[in-house]
Amino acid sequence: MRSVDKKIELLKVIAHPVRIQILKELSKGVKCVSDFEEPTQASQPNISQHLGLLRRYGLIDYYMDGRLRCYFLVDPIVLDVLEILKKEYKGSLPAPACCPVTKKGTYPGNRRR
Amino acid sequence: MRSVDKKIELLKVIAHPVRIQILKELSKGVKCVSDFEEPTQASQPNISQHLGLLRRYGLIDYYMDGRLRCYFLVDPIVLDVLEILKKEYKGSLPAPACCPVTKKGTYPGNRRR
DNA sequence: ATAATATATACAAGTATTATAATATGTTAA
DNA sequence: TTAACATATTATAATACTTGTATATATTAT
Repeated sequence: MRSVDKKIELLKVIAHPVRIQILKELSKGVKCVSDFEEPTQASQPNISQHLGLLRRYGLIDYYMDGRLRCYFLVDPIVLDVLEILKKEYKGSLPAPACCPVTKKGTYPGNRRR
Repeated sequence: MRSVDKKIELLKVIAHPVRIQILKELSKGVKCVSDFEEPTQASQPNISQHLGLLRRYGLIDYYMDGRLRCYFLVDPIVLDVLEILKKEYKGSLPAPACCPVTKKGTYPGNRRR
């Protein structure tokens, strides 16, 4: 099974505005490079670089179709990350109960902020 | 509602080995700074810097308890990201059907790789 | 007060990321 | 074969990130 470290690396690769946009497009289906120019508003070489990075990390792949490179999603982790971006989070996690136990022991001090 | 761009930013902040480890610990409950030294294997100033970053982005917060800073999770997005790291992904997404439609049109060319 | 503890801050140095510009490669069409 | 097209590669400069070292601040204990 894939190590946690590897997945953290993938998260970092995914977490970039242009690359997210690319991945979003790919979640709709196969696309070629020039298809990303409009949605990302990035230059062709820049898109090509991002695609290369995503491919080096195994997140996407392509096949040749005439003179087009047809890119598609490979790694299922991408869809889960995109889900998080769609999800609406309301509010915060419940505040912790006072005076928790840490390794240093339990401390009775007052809550100052 | 929180913008997608903001969430991408948060993802990027989260996607760091030391910070993930910190967030993992916090998902178990409240911890003070020195509690992170062992699991992260990072120096105190380094941990403090990462905690500061996580806090600036609103992912965590703390309250004072005597001379300890008790940190806790605030943003629910953190738990969803940690879920992804736990999840076991087997295999790849289904390969795309041949000859998809891109903006450039449908191309009949052979699959070369 | 003073010392010890817990944590933060400032700064410097190294490294990594990003976008841009210029150019190259391979494919199809004329 | 030449032109046009689709895309990649390389170099580079600007910026951002990361960490270590040194030091500062605040709190508690003596």
